[in-house]
Amino acid sequence: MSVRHALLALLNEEPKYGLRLQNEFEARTGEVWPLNVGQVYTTLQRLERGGLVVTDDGENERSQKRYRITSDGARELRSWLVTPPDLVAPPRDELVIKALVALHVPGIDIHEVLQAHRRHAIEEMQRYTQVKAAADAGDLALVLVADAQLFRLEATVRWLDAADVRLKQPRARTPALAPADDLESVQTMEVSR
Amino acid sequence: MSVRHALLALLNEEPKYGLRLQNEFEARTGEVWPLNVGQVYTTLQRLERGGLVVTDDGENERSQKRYRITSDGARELRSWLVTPPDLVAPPRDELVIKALVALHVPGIDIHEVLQAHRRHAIEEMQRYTQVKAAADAGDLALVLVADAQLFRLEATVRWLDAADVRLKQPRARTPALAPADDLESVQTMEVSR
DNA sequence: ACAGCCATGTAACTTGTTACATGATTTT
DNA sequence: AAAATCATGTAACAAGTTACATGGCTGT
Repeated sequence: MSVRHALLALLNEEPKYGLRLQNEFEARTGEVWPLNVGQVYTTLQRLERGGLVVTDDGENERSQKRYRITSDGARELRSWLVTPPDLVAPPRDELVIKALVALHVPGIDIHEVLQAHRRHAIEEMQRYTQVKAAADAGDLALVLVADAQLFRLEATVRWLDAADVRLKQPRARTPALAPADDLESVQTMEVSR
Repeated sequence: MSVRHALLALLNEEPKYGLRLQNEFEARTGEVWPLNVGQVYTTLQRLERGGLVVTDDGENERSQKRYRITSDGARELRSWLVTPPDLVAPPRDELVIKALVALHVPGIDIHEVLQAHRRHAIEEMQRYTQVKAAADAGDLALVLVADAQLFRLEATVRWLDAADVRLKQPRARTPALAPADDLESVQTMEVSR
């Protein structure tokens, strides 16, 4: 639901036409999260169908068609901004599912799978580090995007390492040491600010 | 594409029928990533259409219909297992997009938005810590799933904090201190193992 | 007989996604 | 005039998702 609401947010500033919305979206996240132009138009149609935007008939220059956010749209946008990701249906983590099922696929070595993904994650981290360095000058949005990717990838690598260790230990044994650090990390992180 | 391939992996062990696939999927990730039964059947139809599974006519007990993986399906499964997430089109991070657009929505305080999401992430971490403790005895799969969520949420919180700091600093200034720690984390983490 | 579970299935919908077609304007 | 760019749009599909319908079997 990201594209949908991102367009709503861009239209909340002022009425805009399709291509401009794509330009502005990509100006923020361009290299990292490109957005196909066609999707802008399909999404705008769907937003219009839902009554969250209307087409602005007045002042037609060229073939541009302006879209304007409605009060329903503005309400929806504000609600979306402060709504945390759904608790009951978190998105399935593809990497985790790969690891879980790889355990039972004959001819597949789970550790090789984990290592392959680890190598890839490290490569990606290096790439985003470069993206960040290149944007470091003034592009705040790109820095935030690159940061998010870096933090996420670091977590991925950590999980891969933890999984690797867990899966090397003889099964059916409860490791007495592993759980501690995670519990600790929850406790040591400032809970309120 | 997770559900699709997860079912393929379960069928790779032996031919199974629909409900059993749901049971086995949920046995691994149940509380965390529930799977609607209906989706099992729609997914199986789509897999059959693509020639990755076939229905096993023989030995009909009751109304059960067995699905068997094909050689194409097995090939697809193995390929999926070792394929890292796509480099050119990484999934858009909804939280990041919320933060980026919240910057320009009047009447919205970006720091309040970040804090709201931070509080929520901390709550979720506590929840998954409990899930993990409850499963700690023997359920390896659930422990791995909970771990993944914990690592991911920790990264989220760290990013929220970093973003909060970056957005408090006067704009158009390049902070000379912030980038260092991320670069360091890439370097200090073992690159090959 | 009836409640409840086992088991299958389908219609309908959403979001994301792309390949392709079309025309208008600007540049060379 | 040809090429490039601006701009809009559509048809078609994938994957996820759920609400609902149907029928068989089991235990009371």
